[in-house]
Amino acid sequence: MAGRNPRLDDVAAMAGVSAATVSRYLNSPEVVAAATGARIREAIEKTGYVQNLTATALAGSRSRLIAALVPDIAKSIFNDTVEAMIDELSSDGNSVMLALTGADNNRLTREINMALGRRVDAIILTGIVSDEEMRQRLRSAGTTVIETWGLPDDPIDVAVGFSHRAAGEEMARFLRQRGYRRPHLVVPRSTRSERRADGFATRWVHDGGAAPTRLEVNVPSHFGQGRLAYRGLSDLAEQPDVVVCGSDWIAQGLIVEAQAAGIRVPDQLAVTGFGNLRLAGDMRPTITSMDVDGARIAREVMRVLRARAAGQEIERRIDVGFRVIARESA
Amino acid sequence: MAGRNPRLDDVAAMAGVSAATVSRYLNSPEVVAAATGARIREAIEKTGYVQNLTATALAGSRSRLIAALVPDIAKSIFNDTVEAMIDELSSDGNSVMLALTGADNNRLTREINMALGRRVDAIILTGIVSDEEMRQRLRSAGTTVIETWGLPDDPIDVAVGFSHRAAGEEMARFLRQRGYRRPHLVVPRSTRSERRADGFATRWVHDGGAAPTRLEVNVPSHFGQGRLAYRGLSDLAEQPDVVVCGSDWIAQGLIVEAQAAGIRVPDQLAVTGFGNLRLAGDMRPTITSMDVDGARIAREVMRVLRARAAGQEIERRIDVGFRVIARESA
DNA sequence: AATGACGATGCAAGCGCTTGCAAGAAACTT
DNA sequence: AAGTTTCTTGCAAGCGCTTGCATCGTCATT
Repeated sequence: MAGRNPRLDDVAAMAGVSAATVSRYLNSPEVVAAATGARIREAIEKTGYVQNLTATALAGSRSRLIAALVPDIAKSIFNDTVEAMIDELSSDGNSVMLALTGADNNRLTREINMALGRRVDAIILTGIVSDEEMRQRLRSAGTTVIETWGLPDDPIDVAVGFSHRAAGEEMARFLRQRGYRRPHLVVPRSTRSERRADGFATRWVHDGGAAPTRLEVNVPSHFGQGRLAYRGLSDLAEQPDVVVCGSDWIAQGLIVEAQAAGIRVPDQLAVTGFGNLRLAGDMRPTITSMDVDGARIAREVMRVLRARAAGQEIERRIDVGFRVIARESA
Repeated sequence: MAGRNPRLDDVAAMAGVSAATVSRYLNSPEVVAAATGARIREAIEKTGYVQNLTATALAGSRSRLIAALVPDIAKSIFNDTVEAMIDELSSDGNSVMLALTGADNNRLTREINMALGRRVDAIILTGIVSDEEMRQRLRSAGTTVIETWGLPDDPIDVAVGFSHRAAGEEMARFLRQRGYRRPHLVVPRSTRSERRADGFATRWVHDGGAAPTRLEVNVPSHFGQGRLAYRGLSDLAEQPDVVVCGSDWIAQGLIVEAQAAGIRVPDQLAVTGFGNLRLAGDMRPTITSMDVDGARIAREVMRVLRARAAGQEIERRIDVGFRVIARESA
C-alpha cells in the first residue's frame, strides 16, 4: 500500500479524468459516458478505492446517516421494528446510528445532541419524548424527526404508530365479549402502558363493568415481574378471572407461576399479554396478545424518509393500528 | 434563526477569538485561558452552537464512530453484550453504527465496506468472519477490528471471547458427573454452536461415553425449534436422558413441548440450554445453562479500544471464559 | 454551411473543522 | 534589566469530497 488510503484524485488520475467526473460516476453513473465509466470502474478496482463518506457528507447535503433512539435492545418489544428498520435503511445505502436512551432523560438529551452534531438525515424516536424543551429543540433543528409506536396529537414532526388508548379499549371490548367479568391490570410504569390501561379501564366501566384493579410494575418488564404480579394477586379482596398484562413477558411469567401453583390457565385464570412476541405463540398455553406490526411501522418510516428525501409532502400522523390475537390463554 | 446552523466562526466572532481557539476549547478546554473559555462557553450558549462532528471527523484523525456488526437483534444471545457496549461507547463520546449482517455474507461485506467508508475508529464483529478474503481486507484496512464471542487462533486484529470447544467440553464433564449417560445434542447451524457440539462429543467419548446423537436446526434459533427438536426425539432408536440445546430458547421450547406431552423435566428428561438468558432462571423448571458474561465482553472491548486510542499495545486474544449454571432442568 | 441544443467533462470554490508553526504576552531567572 | 521559558492565541493549510458554472465537442436542424 502507498501508506495512505487512495482518494478520489488517485482514481481520477488513473482513469485519466478529473475528480469531478469520478464523483459524478459514483453518485449518478448515468451522467458519465459509458466508456469513461468503465475506465473509472477499473481504476477503482485497481486502487481499492473506498469512498470517504465523511467527506461526502460534509461536502454534500445528506449524510446518509440515520439515528435511531430506543430505550433498550436487550428486552424490548421494539426489536422487530428496529431490526426491520435497520435492514431497510441499510439496503437503501444509509447507516444507522443506534443509541440507547434507557428511561433516562439525560441520556436522551445527550444522544439527540450527538445525532444533531453528526448532522443525521433523520432521527427516529421510539417511545415518547415528554420534555417540552427537547421537543421544541427538535422542531427547530430542521431535521426529519419520526416518533414511532405512539401517535401524539401534535407530533414533533411525523409520527408512525397507533393509539395506545384505543388498543386498551379494544382489549376491554374483547375480554368483555368473551365473558370475563373481573379483570386485573398489570401495568408497567411507562406512558404507553399506562395509556392502554386507562383506555381499558374507561371502556370497561363505560360498558358497565366495575373499575378494574391495578398493579404497577417497573420497566423494563420481564418474566420476573409476571411472577411478582401473580403473587400480588393474593392481596386482592376479590380474585380476578383475567389478568391483563402490559407485555407478553409479564404474561408468561405470570402463567408459569400460576401453573407452578397448580392453577390451570385459562380455566381458573385467564391471562393476556401485549406485543405478540414470538413466545406468545410458542408457550403452553399459547398467549392471547395484541399484535402491532413492527415491520409495518418500519415500512411506513421508510416511506416517510423517502418522501422527505424526494421533497414531497407527507401526512404527519400515520396510524398502523393493532389487533387482538386470540389464543389459548384467554 | 439565521437560516443556517451556527458555525465555529460564529461562536468565535461572538467571543472575540479565532476559530482555532474555540476548536481548542472544545477539544481540550484546559489549554485555553479560563477567562477566554468562559466567553466561549457563553457564546456557544447564545448561538446554540452544535459542533459539526462530520467536519470534526474529516479534519481530525478520529471519527468517534464505531461500527458494531451483529447477526440480528430481535432474538440474539448477544444483545446484552451489544447493549453494554453501546452504553459504554456512548458515555465515552462515541456513536455506534449498528449493522445487521444476518447469516448472509453479502450483507457482511456491504456493511464492512460502509464502515470502512465512514472511516470508523473500530469495527466490532460478533460472530465469525469466515471469508478469508474479507479477513485479509480487514487486516490491511488498518482499522481496529475486534472479534467477539469467539476466540480464533489467529484473530484479524484482536479477539475477545472464549473457546466454544472448551465450553462444549465443560458441559460434557458437568453432565457426566451428574450421572447422565445418553445425551442428545440439538445444534443450531452456526460455526460456534457446532464447535461446542464437537467439543462436547469429543470429551464425552474420551470419557468413555457413546457418541451422542445429534440434531441440526436452523438459525436464528427460537422456541419453535425446541418444540420441533422434542418431536424429533421419537425418531431416535434409544431415548436420551438429557438433551443439550444450543440455546436457552431451544431448551425452553423443548421443555414446554415435553411438559405438554406429560413428560416431567428433569426426572424423565433433563435439558440444558446455552447463554443463560433471563428466561433460563425465570421459567419452571429453571434451566441449567452456560453463562457467558456479556457485560464483561463489553468491558474488555472498551479496554481494547481505549488502549488503542492511547496507542498502547494490547494482547490479541482475550479469554473471558464461561461457566455452567446448574439449575433445575438438569 | 451556419446555428442551436445537448451531452460530457473540467475548474474551482466551498463544506466546517483541526493542527503545526509562529508570534506576542506574561512570568521567571539570574 | 535583559534573557529565558511558558502560556495563549492566531494564521493558514489542509481533510476528501460535491456541485454550479463554463467549456468544448458532437449531432441534429434549417
